[in-house]
Amino acid sequence: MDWMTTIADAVPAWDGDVAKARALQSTLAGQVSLVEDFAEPARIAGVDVGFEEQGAITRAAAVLLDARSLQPLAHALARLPTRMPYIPGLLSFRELPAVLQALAGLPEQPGLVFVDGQGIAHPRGLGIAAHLGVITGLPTIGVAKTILVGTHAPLGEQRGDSVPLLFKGRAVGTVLRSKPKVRPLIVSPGHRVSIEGAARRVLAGCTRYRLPEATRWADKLASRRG
DNA sequence: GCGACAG
DNA sequence: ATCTTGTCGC
Repeated sequence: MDWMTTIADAVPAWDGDVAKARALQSTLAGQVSLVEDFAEPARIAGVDVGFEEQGAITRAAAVLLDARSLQPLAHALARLPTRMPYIPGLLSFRELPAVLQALAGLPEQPGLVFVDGQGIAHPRGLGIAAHLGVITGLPTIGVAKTILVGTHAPLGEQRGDSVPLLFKGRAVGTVLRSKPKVRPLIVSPGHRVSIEGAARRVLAGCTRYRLPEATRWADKLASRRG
């Protein structure tokens, strides 16, 4: 993969320098695009991370699905020694190395990737989904189960109901009810996807469960339950 | 200074 | 995220 050569710069080995990592995020955030410049993909993917050996091993899963049927076609796993602790706001530095390796293991690259976590709904505009998008150049969408930053108005009860997620006076994502009577999903671009497009695609990617099929499969495989 | 804080 | 059984509610 051509983007493999850029990983060292965009996801440097952890050296404990939080300020430096944050500065890099701010720089990369400037490369995020919310413009949808791609054709509707035939293949999508879901990626997620789990841990083994009490956290010593980071295990990433990437699942390729048919965009229309949402049926899984293939998957790849990657296991790497965990190199840094979980630090709110710096999740991507901890998980992306393994995610990139899993993604590279798929038989073909997807036209869109669903990532477990925030996209631009992040303190510096570069959650793990946006970071992955900038590194790979692939369209990505962040699908989180809880809010990292931002506030929102009360949400309706029906499937598809949504309200903007606001942060520092501007919309950075969507709080989306993917299914009646369940906690809403926190959806945000990503890369090469608009706020509206991200929410629309996530809703289309959810069938009978709260989470998108792509995310469910990736989660299952990363947590070694699949 | 005091909380909040994706996975 | 992970440690972990049964249990309350739709």
